[in-house]
Amino acid sequence: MTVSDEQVTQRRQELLAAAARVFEQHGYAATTIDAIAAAANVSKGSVYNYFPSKDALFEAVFEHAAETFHSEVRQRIAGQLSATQKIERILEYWSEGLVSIQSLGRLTLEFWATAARERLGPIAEALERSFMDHRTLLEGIIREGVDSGEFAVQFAPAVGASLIMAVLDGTLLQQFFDMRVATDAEILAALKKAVFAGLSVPDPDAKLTCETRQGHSHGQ
Amino acid sequence: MTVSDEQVTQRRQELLAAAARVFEQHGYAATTIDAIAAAANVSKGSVYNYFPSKDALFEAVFEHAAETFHSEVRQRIAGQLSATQKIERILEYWSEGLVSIQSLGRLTLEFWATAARERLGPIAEALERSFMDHRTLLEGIIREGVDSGEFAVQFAPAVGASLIMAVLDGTLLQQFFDMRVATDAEILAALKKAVFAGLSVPDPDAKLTCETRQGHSHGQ
Amino acid sequence: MTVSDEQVTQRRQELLAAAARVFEQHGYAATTIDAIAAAANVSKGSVYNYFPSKDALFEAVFEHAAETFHSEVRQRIAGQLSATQKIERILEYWSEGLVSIQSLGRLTLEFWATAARERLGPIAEALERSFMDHRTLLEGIIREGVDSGEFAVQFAPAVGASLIMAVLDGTLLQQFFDMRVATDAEILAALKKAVFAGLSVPDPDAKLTCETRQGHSHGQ
Amino acid sequence: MTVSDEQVTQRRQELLAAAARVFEQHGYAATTIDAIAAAANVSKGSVYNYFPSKDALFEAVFEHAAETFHSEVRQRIAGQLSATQKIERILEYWSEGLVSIQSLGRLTLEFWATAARERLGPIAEALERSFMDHRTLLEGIIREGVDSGEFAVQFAPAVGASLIMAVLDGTLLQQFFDMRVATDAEILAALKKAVFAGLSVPDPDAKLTCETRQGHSHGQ
DNA sequence: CATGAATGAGAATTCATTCAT
DNA sequence: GATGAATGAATTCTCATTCAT
Repeated sequence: MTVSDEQVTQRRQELLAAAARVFEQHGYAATTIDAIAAAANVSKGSVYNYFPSKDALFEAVFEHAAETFHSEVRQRIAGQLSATQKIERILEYWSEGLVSIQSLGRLTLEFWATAARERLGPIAEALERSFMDHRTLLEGIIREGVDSGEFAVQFAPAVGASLIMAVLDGTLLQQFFDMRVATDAEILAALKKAVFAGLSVPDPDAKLTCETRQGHSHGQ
Repeated sequence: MTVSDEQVTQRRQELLAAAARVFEQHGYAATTIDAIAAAANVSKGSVYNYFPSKDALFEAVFEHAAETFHSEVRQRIAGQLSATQKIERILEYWSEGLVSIQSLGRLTLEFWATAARERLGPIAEALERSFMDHRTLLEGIIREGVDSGEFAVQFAPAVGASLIMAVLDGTLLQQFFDMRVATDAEILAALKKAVFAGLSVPDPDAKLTCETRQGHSHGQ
Repeated sequence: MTVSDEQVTQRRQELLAAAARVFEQHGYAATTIDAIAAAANVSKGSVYNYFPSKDALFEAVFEHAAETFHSEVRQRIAGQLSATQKIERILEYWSEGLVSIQSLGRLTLEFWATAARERLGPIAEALERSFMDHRTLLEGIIREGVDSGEFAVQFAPAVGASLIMAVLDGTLLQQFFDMRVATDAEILAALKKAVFAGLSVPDPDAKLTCETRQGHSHGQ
Repeated sequence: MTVSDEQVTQRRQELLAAAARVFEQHGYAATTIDAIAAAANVSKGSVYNYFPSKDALFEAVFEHAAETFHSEVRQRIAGQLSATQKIERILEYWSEGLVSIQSLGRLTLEFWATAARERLGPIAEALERSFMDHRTLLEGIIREGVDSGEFAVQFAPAVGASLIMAVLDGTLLQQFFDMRVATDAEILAALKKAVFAGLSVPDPDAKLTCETRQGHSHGQ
C-alpha cells in the first residue's frame, strides 16, 4: 500500500516533470499527450491513469510550479532579517533563480496566455492566487520596513508591492526573449538600486553621510 | 487599378481588424479561419486571397498592432519637451492608453506566448524588434535627461530603459488580470514616483527648494 | 442557389441512405463515421459538413425512416375504404413491406435499444412519437369500425390499437431472426384471422354456419 | 475443493448479477468492465478470472436470464391444468412478471439488438434457442387444447404459438417505453380476450347467444 | 487467485487549406 | 476575385485486455 502510494506519487511526479518540459517547449496547444507520454517514457493511455485530461495536467503543472516557487521564496527570507535584506534576497532569488530555471519562463508565459484567454478558468484563478500571495508577502515586508524606519515609501505598501511585482515580471519577460542589455549582475544591481530608490533606501553601497540623504527629496 | 488596389488594401484592413478581434478573444490556437472570415463578413476562402496562411495573418496582426502603438507613442512625445516631460507622457499614455485598448492586452500576451514558443519565428523577431525600438527610444530620452542634468541615473541608460520597459510591461500584465490594488490614477502616480525616483528626479509634486535637489544623488 | 440547395439536399440524402445501411449492418456503437463516409463515397470530414455528430446523424436516419414509413402507410389506406379494409391493408403492408425492407428491421431494433438506454434522449422521443402516431391511426380506424358496426371490440379502441401494434412489432421481431414457422403468406393469413377475431370480425374466408361457431362466441 | 468450487461458483453468480445490472443500465457498448467490477466489488482484473471476455460475460448474462425466465414459466404451468388455464397463467406471468422485472426489459432489448447485429454469433443462437423453447411450449399447449376441444384454432398450432409470442414481445416493448394506454390490469384483460378470441375460446366473462354474432359482417 | 497499472488500438471530431464553380 | 464544399491529417480520450506483483 505504502509502496503503491509512493509509486503512484512518483509516477505522478515524473509525469508532471515531463509535462512541464513539453508544455514549456511547445506551448499548451501544440503539446500533444503523445509527446508528454513519450517524454515520460510511458504510453499515452497511462497519462490518463494519473490525470483526467490535458487541461487538468496543465493545471497540475502550474500548481506544482507555483508551489515550488513560493516555498522557495519563503525559505529564502526565513530567519531574522531586516526588511531591506528580505527585499534584497527576493530580488536576488528572482534574478538568479529564474535564469537557472528559465524553463519556467516560457511556461509562465503559457500560463499567462491561457489565463488571459479563460479568465474564469482554473488557470486564471490559480495565477491570481499565486500573484496575490506574492504581493501580500511583499506588502508585509514593505510594511515592516516602514515601521522600522528602513523605508519611506510615498505610496501605499500594496501599491509598492505591485510595482515590485511588475518590474520583476517585466524583467522576467525580457529574460525569455534575450532582450537583456547587460549582464545578469548589472541588471540585478540596477534592479536593486531602482527598487530601493523607490523605497527610499539609501544605496547601501554608497557611503553616504546623513546630510546627503536629507535631500533626496522625493522621499520623506 | 488604383481603385482596385485601394479596395484590396481596404479588404486587408478589414480582415486584419477582424482577425485582431478574434485572436484577442480566443487566442491563436482556438481561433479558426472560419471565425475570422465570419467576423469580417467574407467567406473562408477569401481570407486566403489576402493572407497565405493563418500564421501569416497572425503575424500581420502583430505587425499592425505594433506599428500603430509605436507611432502613437512617438506622436505623444513629439515637440519641444524636456526628457522628464517625455517620460511622463509615455507613462501616461501607457497607463491611459492601455486601459482603453485593453483588448490589445490579451493579444499582446498571445504574441508573447507565441514568440516564446518559436524563438526564431517571425513573431519572435517582430516582438524583439518592437521591444528594441521602444527601448532605444527610452534610452535616448534618458540620455537627453542625463545630458541636460535632469536625471542622475546610477546605471547605464540602456539598463534604465530596460527597467522602465519592465515595469510598464509588468503593470500591463496586472491590468489584464485585474490584479490591481488601486485606481488607475493612483497606480500612475506611483509609477511616476517610482520611475522618477529611479531616475533621481525629485518628486515634481513636492515643493522642494533648490538645495534639496542638489543632492538628488540618493546614491552617490 | 437553388442548384446549391438541391445539391446539398441530395448529398444529405445520400449520406442518410449510406448511414442507414451502415447503422443497420453494424449497429450504432460499432458503426464508425469512417465507414459511413466510405459507404457514401465521401471523406470523413465531409460527413461533418452535413451532420454535426454521429448522434445527430443516427437521429436523422431514424426520423427519415419513420417519416417514410408513416407516409407509406397513410398512402395505403387513403381513399374510400371500410375500417376492415384499412386494417387489412395495414396488415398486408406490414407483412409485405417489412419483408422487403427488412433492412429497416435491424435498424428499428437499434433504435429501440438506443431509446431504451436513453429514455429521455431524442431517439426515445422520436420513437414514442412515431409509435403514438401509428397507434392513433389504428385507434381511429377501430373507432370507425365500431361506429359502422363492423367491429364489436370488447376493450377500448386504444387498447385494441396497442394490441395490434404489439402483435405487429412482435412479428417484425421474429422476421429479423428468421424465427418464422410458416411462410409469409400463412403468417399474414393467421395475423388477419387473429386480429379480426380480436375485433370480432367473422372470418371473411370461412363459410361457417352459426352452429359451428356457436360455442366460442368470444363476441359480445 | 468443493468449498473452493462453491466459492468460485458464487463469485461467478455475483459477477453475473452485477453485469446484468450494469448492462441493463448502460447497454452493451457503454458498459465497461471497470463498471461491472465495481458493481461486484472486485477488481477489474478479477473479472477475467471468471470470464474470458466482455462478450462472453454478456453471453453468460443472457443465458442466465433466459434460463431463469424459462424455469419460472414452466413452474407456473406445472400441475394438472387445462390448456386454457396454462395459457392464462403464462399471460399472467408475462404481464405481472415483466412489470416487476422490468429491468430485464432493457437487457432483453440489448440482447435483441446485439443478436440482430451478429446473426451468427452466440447471442443470436441463444436467443433463437430461447425463443424456440417458448414457442414449442406454447405450441404443445395449443395442441393440448385442440385435442381437448378447448380451442378451435384456424391456423397451425405453431403459427398460433408464434402469434402469441409476438403479441407478448410486442407488449413487452410497450412496457419499456411507457407507451401503455391503460392499466396493467386492463391490458392483461384485453390480452386474454384477444388471445382467447384467436384461439376461439369463448369469452369466459361473456354470456353470449349465437345470434348476436351473425350480423356484424364488416365491410359492405 | 486478486489486483490495478500499463498498454495501444481505435473513434469522434476539428480545421487549415485547396479548388472547382 | 469570391465562395464554400471537400479533404484528411492530427488530436484527445476510451477501454478491453494483459501481466507483474
